Amino acid sequence: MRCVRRLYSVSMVRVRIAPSPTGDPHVGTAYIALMNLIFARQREGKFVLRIEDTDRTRFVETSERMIYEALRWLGLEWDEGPDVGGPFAPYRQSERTALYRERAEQLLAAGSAYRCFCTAAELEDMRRRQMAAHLPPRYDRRCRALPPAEAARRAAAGEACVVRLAVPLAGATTFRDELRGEITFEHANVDDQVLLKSDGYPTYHLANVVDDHEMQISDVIRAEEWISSTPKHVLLYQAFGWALPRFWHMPLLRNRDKSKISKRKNPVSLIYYRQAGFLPAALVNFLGLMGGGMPAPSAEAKEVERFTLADMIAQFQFERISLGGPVFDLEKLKWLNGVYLRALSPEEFFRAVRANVVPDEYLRAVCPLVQERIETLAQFFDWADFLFRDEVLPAAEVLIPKQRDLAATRKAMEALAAALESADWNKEALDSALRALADEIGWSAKEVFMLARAILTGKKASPPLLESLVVFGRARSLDRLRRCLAAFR
RNA sequence: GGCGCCAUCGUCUAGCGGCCCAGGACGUCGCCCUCUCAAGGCGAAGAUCGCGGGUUCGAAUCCCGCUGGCGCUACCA
Repeated sequence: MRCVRRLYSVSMVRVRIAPSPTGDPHVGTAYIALMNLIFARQREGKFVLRIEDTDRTRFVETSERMIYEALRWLGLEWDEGPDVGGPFAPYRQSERTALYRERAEQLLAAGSAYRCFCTAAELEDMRRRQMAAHLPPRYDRRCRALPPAEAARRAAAGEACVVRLAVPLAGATTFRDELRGEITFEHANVDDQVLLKSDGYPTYHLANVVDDHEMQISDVIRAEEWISSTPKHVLLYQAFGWALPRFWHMPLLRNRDKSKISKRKNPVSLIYYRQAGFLPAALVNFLGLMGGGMPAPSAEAKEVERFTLADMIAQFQFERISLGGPVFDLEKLKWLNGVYLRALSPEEFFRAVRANVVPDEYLRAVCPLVQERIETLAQFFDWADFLFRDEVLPAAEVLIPKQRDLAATRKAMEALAAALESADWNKEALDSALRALADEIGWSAKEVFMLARAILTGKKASPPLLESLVVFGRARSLDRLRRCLAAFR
């Protein structure tokens, strides 16, 4: 280990993307990955992929592999990571827990952290009381007064506890954000964050700092939402006596209403973009447009908005980034994608269509849903059309059940969205999710199934709903629901 | 509520003290091309540069205040 590290000079640029495997790969992850990749390539540095799987309650088994596939699909390749290895392996945080525990002990010994035995219920109660008194909800530090020896004894005796950061009671922490300049937080406004959870896993704050240091990350390029927790990270670096990386907080991608981009208001799954037929080069190009960064247009515009990853590596300037949160405008993405589609040769276009809209596996999954319903093969799309369309909209009389009105239907659709988001994507799970939903909103199962059918297929008669949903996929099904919601406002 | 960040057409942005009564792109509208629809070409509407104070001969550009938006405020990242 020691020898390996010496190979890297202190000045070498090393950046990382640190996604958490909690669901579909996110478009925001792609955006930050792109920025990190460009930064590394411009400086002959290394781009690291680290999996932050420290939240076992939100862990999704298939997520890690989907992250790899989605980023590779976009052409955003990393130099080091769990799947490709590297000199600082392991790159999966769940495999580094001993390291975090050791570091937490070190902080405890130095008095920079302390054990806290408060239960979830106590914390909940504390928060409620603070809110009621119009005070900022913060940990009141009651366990900070515990003698360390006693705390250690209770922990050793098996009492559940967490380790919290002992934020200085007075003073302030100032750090430099490379895009914004100096930012200061009074310590009075910084909470004694949990660093090590009672299940032994670290929180983001500890793991992130320890790993960034261990992996010799020189520049932390991450989303703006992290600015307010940066003082905690700086305090940790100082407690360990480590040098600080440079921080670059990128603007947050936004929904139409300017809020942080979210799945309820926008497709955010990279799976969706792939399945809906966006070309990776177009999506990467579009993400490159977010926040500026490319040189100013010259006389002839048009081509200045169209560029490749290589162009970005050659010309992107981080100093040019505009800090206002860019709205992720699907309309413009579609236009750009159209530009890329038209630029394809006939052969490339043919291949893209075959690979994306009628791949064998998809067709094979669709066929059984149709086979017993048709008399000639030409009727295939009479039944399967909805599985190949980008948009399908039911008429109002198809969508809204006989005994219900639009308002109730909209409510049901919202609930359906939530149910589809959290259900496992297989026939049995979807069946019980829909039936549970019916109970919850006081609709008959039949009404709920017909509602879902109308949204998915646009019709009252279709192949079986559950199988159709499974084949069509979560990302696109949710998109269809979202569009229906938007159309029946 | 507290703390922090941000602020140019509906949207993405150009602009970094005079060249700007603000340029380009998406979207919208109109015209042309055309068997249709796209694509393409041409054109139009669209921003008192959030508001108010300064600084300066001169401010979208610098400073301050206000307002607004957003983020964070978890044993989530």
